[in-house]
Amino acid sequence: MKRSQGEGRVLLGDVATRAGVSISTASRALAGDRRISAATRSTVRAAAADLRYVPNVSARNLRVRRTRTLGLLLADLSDPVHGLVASGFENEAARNGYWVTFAAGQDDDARERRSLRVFGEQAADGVAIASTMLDPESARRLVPGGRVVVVQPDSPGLPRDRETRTRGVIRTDDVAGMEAIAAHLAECGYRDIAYVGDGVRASDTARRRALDRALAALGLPSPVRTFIAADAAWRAPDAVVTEIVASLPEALVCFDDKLALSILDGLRTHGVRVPEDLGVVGFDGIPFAEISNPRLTTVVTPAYEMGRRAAEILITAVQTGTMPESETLPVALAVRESTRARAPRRGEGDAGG
Amino acid sequence: MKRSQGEGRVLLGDVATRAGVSISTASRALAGDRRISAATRSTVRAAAADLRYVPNVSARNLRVRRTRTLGLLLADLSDPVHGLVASGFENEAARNGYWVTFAAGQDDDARERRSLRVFGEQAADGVAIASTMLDPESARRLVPGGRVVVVQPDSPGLPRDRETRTRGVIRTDDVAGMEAIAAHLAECGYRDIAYVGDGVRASDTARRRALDRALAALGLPSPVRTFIAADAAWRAPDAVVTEIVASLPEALVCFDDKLALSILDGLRTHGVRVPEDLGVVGFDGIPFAEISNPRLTTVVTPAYEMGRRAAEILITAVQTGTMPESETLPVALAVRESTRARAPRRGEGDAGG
DNA sequence: ACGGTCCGTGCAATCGGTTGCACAAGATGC
DNA sequence: GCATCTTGTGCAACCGATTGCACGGACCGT
Repeated sequence: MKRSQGEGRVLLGDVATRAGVSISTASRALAGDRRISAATRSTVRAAAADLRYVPNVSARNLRVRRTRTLGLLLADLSDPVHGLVASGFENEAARNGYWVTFAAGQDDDARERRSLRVFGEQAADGVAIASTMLDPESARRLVPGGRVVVVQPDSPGLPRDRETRTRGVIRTDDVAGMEAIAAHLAECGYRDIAYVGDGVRASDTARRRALDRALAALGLPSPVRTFIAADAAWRAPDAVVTEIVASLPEALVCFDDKLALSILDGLRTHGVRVPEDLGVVGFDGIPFAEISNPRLTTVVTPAYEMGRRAAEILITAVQTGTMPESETLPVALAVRESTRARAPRRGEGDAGG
Repeated sequence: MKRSQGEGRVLLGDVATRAGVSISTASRALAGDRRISAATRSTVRAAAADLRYVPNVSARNLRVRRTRTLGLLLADLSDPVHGLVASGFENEAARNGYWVTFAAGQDDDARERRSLRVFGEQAADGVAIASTMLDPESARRLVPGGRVVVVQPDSPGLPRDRETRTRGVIRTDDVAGMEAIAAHLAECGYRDIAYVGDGVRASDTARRRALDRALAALGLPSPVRTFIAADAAWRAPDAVVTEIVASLPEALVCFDDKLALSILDGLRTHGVRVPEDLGVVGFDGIPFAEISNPRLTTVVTPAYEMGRRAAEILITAVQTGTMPESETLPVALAVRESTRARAPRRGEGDAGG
């Protein structure tokens, strides 16, 4: 019979001794095995509680070859969208008794690879990658077992159609989002529409293309003029704002809310009024876009739900051994203050309120 | 000699066989043990690389009784401050070869306890708790080993002085922050100053008290009038805004930036101009506060650094077996647009722009 | 009373690494 | 030439749980 060596750590053997049963019975009692009588079970449970027994997960994992751990790799925890993804992921995992190990990829290819290897070592039962620069297939190859879900893949240069055929990818419906934006802008009477993005991420290109197509379908000028704002966290570089102000389009569609909000700030510095002088649209629907001044018209994407769903898929995959199809989650346009009907061309009533 | 059973998993035994050495030699070679000759070492390393050997961490952890895992428990990942704390924590941990397991407490006492137990099971080498409702001491008791760092403890009702004497607590210098705010407001000529908080968290009370004392020291009216805004994420309940507007103070100090920004939005709805009609001050210095309209005067706290430092302390504690003293990190006032000098009393030029 | 079920329990193997100790072989000292 | 030291390697115990298999006893039918 095993027994802890004087020190603080309580082992299963100690519980068994105290309950007057063998280690195996103790183990089964705690696991809720039906072969153990109710009486024995409660005795063991009581003993475990008395001793404050804490099972050693390393030992268990080693034996059962499962870890009940999910890995989450994302670019940056402090980003609002990723924060929501992480939040949804963690909640769903916790609800199912799984733990979450994190790594930040910092948009760095090498660092992302390293992190994935680490998840492999930990033998994470599944791994979710949010907004990675790696393409889904090669990411999958880095994880032993290959249970990988990719949320909003951002690898540049991967053909869209091949990517779409891959299993286990969760993305937002950017095409529908851009169609909604285009329709809204058209309805408002904007014709001279421009786009600003970071010029790097695949989703940047994808969103711009979707916008182009949507505008064309509505008979509006396209492809749109495009500005590139070097990624500068929360402050749009003044250069790009100056550029935008100089060529002042009627409406500006931004890659995401973060960029839109920072451009809103830049425009204010330049004395450009939104929406009077220029309509601005974001993408993502982060919380702050609801209370900015002006409140931002944007496409609300289900970031929390994407994280939650990623966890759900992985857990199902662990249990059934299958990886479900890719999914595209719906988005919704939220019309707010940063866009509004342009001065009417033929003297109808104004929509301003 | 061990050998993997046909399936994909490569074991240390396979590496050893391929390198023509024993398992122990292989293990030592990979670990960089100096007793192994350089030649053998590189042979083993090559074999491991060829076979894509991935060590099983559960097995290693079981044997060495260390996990190189740090737990991080915080209220909500999608909160900007916590996101930064998590980001700093993860980066520092990764830099030192540690992994981070994460749990969201959701400000729920029971859930926080459960999460801590989980960390205990995983035998996390250390645990950081950010903004917990638990008090540091009882949190420590829940974690076997007791290596716990608490970031900004928020347990209501714990005597401040006892808490301060506890080791392993990292907090921001809220007193200095409020002194800076008070000095700034006084300099601007504000006299009728109010405070709005959530009325729940300990740091809410602490900040209000600090403000009171700072104002008193400057000969300004105190204690301040206090408004309570029930926590509603990013939207201040209209009731409290109405209340504030009705009794319109000259300046309003908010518990944190999130609240300040949402109140800014509420005030705009009510037609109150900031800073012309009312000065507003936040606390935390989240990125948005820099680009809001008006840009928010606030106290910038080192959230990222707090997270980083927490990880650093834990890792040091693991290595040396000691838990360092508590620390208070410095803060800095950022004066921006939401406060400004009041209309002068003795007929000099007007500040209106 | 006896063989067959069924139920509850225990023995011992197992998961995959790490590491104390022993030992072999070559280098060195006298 | 023999003892001593150094260096490199291997054997086997160990970490702490889970679980296949076997076994003892209660209960049942005939």
